[in-house]
Amino acid sequence: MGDMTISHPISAAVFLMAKQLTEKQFLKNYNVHDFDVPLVTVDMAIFTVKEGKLQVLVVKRAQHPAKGKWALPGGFVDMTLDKTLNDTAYRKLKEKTGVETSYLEQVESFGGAGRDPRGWSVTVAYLALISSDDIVLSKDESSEDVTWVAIEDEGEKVELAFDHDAVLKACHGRLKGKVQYTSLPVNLLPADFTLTELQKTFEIILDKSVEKKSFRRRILDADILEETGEMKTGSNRPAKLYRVKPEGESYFFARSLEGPR
Amino acid sequence: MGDMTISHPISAAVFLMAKQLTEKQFLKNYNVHDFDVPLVTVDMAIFTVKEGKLQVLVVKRAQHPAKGKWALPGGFVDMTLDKTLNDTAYRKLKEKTGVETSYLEQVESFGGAGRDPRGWSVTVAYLALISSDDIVLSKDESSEDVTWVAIEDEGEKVELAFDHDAVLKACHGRLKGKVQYTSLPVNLLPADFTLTELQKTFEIILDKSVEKKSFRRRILDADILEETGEMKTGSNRPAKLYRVKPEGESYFFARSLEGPR
DNA sequence: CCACATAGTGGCTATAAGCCGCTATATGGT
DNA sequence: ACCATATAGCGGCTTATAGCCACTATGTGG
Repeated sequence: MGDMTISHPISAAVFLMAKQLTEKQFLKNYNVHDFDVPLVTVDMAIFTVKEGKLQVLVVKRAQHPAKGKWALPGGFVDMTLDKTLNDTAYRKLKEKTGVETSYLEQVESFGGAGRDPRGWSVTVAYLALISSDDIVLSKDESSEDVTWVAIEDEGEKVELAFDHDAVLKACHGRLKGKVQYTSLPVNLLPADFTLTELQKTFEIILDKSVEKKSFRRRILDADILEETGEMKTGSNRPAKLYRVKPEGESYFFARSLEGPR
Repeated sequence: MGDMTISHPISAAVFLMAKQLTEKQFLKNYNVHDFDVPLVTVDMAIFTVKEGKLQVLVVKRAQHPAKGKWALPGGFVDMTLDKTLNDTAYRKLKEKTGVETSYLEQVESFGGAGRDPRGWSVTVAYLALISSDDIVLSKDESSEDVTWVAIEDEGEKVELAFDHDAVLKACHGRLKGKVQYTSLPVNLLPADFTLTELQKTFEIILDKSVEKKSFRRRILDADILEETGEMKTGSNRPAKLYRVKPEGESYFFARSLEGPR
């Protein structure tokens, strides 16, 4: 290949346009490989709360490029397996964590000439939230190691390959932003939880304390939780256990959490 | 081409992985055309307010596929012209409207096997806001006609090609959502405007009336505008003219507009 | 000089967040 | 059996900001 490749998209377009064709004829002659096209990948920031900290999943790359470096999990769109971009994201999530369902949201796409040494590339970044319970991390042929890394204030310990620092920053920013005015953190907890556990989760993500009464009023008035009927006991007063009502996992509040005066 | 093409990405990856290579050797052997890759385009919903209505720019396609149908302006990433996806978006905006700067925001990417008859494709959707003043719409070789279409409640008059109805819906949804709690509509007005004009713009996008006093308090307290010193006169009491302060074009309010009780 | 139209404000109510201390209810040590 | 401790959960006030709506201000044009 190569000789027949028209590498400039505009020349190719003009070439195809020159003749008067029906759409059927046009498509018959159309070949994606006549153009230089960007690579397309999906990369994910999979967040969980573990040991009192917000953590993100990273994998050590087993292959070139950036072999041996840590990166966000992700990979090429597989046109034979994936019908949509969301399919790719779900597939990657499943491959790394074994988790089937959880909160998944597309965040932003990053594209450019310099972000991957293989050439002009586009990555579609996704954000996933999962409960740290019942997860088995699994390596595969593309990663030689998988681990959780705590997100420290504005940055994390490990350096990430490609432009994944920027991708992670965008995902983390989206998460922090939405936690101000949505119920998203319910997706980071197991199915049943107490209001105090939920409040702690909010506080960990926002990295600031939340007033107890305000928090409980807000959540309860939103009517997005239901009591399980069970209590969580400890060495103190037991707490009611709640679970999320259908649709409750992404309720939008009219006002943001404001924080101390 | 064809014989040497490994069309299944995973087989190709395994093929490349088999040998022990340095990153430099790996990249030397790496050829994008060994893989089936999606097409990548950028499509834009360019909004303006004209004749008291929110309108979006559409172009009539001069080429296959979907020749003769209306579509959102957009096109392929040009790897020779564009360093990033934003460059592509700015280029498209400039081509159609002649506008250099205005509000531009990436909204969402749509990818799938069925959305374009040429094959698996990804489009990165952008939202642009421009003032209807000083714009000259211009056709080019890819569009035989360009026009503004009013967005009616939940949908618009013309049918759009590909999945552009969904793309437009996403952009419109993003706009409506953000107008609840940001100052975005300032980007739809000329440089100088009155508070009443700004309020009307909010009302048109939200498709509901906004209370005058609340609106003025909210905007003025946010301290995102400055008086020009000029007045806009008419056949009634003149109104102060304002312009947006630097950074004021995307201020986030802590509370949403709530609407009538 | 007055009718009109639109600009801009005063002052109240309503909603939801922050504050902070009080009460409730379990465990577990003595 | 009782009490110290710890955390759950609530009462009731303050504060900030949106909605309401009538009132005043200031221009044009007949």
